[in-house]
Amino acid sequence: MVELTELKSTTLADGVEDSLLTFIRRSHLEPGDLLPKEEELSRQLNVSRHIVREGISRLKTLGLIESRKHRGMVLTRPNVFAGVSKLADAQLFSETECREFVQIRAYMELGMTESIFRGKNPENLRELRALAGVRGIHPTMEEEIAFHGKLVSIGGNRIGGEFLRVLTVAFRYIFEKRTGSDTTPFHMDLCDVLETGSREDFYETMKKHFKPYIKIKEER
Amino acid sequence: MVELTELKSTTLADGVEDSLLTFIRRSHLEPGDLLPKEEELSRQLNVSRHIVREGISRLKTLGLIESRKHRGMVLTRPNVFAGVSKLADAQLFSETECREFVQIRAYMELGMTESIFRGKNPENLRELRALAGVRGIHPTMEEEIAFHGKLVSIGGNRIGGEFLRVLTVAFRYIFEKRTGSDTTPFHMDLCDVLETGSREDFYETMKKHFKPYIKIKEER
DNA sequence: TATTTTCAATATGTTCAACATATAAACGAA
DNA sequence: TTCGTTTATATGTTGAACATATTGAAAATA
Repeated sequence: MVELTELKSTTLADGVEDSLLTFIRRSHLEPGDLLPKEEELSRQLNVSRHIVREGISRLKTLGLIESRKHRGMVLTRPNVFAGVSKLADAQLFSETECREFVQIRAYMELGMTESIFRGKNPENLRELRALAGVRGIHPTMEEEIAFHGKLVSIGGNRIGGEFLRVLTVAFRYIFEKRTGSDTTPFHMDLCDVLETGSREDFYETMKKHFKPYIKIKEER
Repeated sequence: MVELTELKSTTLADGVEDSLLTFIRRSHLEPGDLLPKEEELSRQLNVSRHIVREGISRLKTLGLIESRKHRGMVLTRPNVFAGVSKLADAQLFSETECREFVQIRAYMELGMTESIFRGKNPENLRELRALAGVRGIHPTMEEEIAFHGKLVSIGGNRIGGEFLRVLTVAFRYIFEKRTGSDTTPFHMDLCDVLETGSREDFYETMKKHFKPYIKIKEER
């Protein structure tokens, strides 16, 4: 039995969205450049201005363009996780899903530990320490982002840092009700091990650090 | 010196987008439920139908609703990564960014190895083997998704599976020009080690498996 | 009665015409 | 030169109207 995929009648706005995306790609527009004006697009695509606006509006949600009122639409550096961020802000994820997101974030960093260890040097270790805060005091969200962002950047993955920041902000309330025990290492402890310990030590310490987020209720 | 954040004059459509998001949250609508009709929203929000349509249109892009032509707008299970997916399809990421995405995906699974090891049992090991393909033959994209999706699901993270699927599809061309050496373990090798090896063995094998994706040119 | 046809009501998709207004550039006065 | 003033421009917004696929009820048929 062959499954039939439901055919979704696309609207003109869908077409405009696609068309604009490929246009942006092919035209090699850089962030900061202006898009053609609505009327122009309307004429070229042969649809009404409203439809064009609908398409443009969607690219806004994707974090691909910004509109400078009465000036024009400028291309921005694509905000990769704009969508996830919005959905999270609107709290449209279940408790479990939120925890899974935070888990993914922890897994990512954990998987990255070796790259981080490989990427360390006296300079970035010093910078990292400056962001580590004080042993015994739980970091604020900003400190959390700053420290782990630096950590990921030492690992050499820029998008990873963005991912981390978005998830931390989006699911901040999960970080706030964290339930670390007294043995959960603090940021300063991570610095110490990264500086003086072995690769394996660092991995183990990171594992302990993330334990509160990785543990998840085994239900469902 | 205090930094001033640029004030972005929000449009009515921005407001509608927000308003709809909070409405959906508060109304406890389930996937499959219909949204109020445009005219109704237009009246309640006191904006023209065009603006309402613009807002709704954006939620479409976020993968939060689908429009059944002439019937109404139905809520769908939020497609978390709809945005990333679209941007990737339009090839709006640089080569480096693409590789970083693939790297993140690898890091995630690598960080997950212990959870996977903990979650294994005879049944899911059997299922995993069924998806592993043949030693010596590189898997197709579908096989790659199926196998690693299963792996992640053993680790117990549903969103992670979705993330994996989206990234694999979005950056399929990176997988296609992969450059694994002869010593890169195949899926079947991973099954073997997961079944009979130790936790550390499994981790090391996973690391080798992902090596082609984790190596990144150290330029920039 | 059961089944098919027809038809009107409905909600989305689309267009046209118009006005409001912030911005930038051109202009003119001090 | 510098500071207001004007003006053209492009976006933001509205209203009315029409097109059309879907649905469900009424009517016609067997």
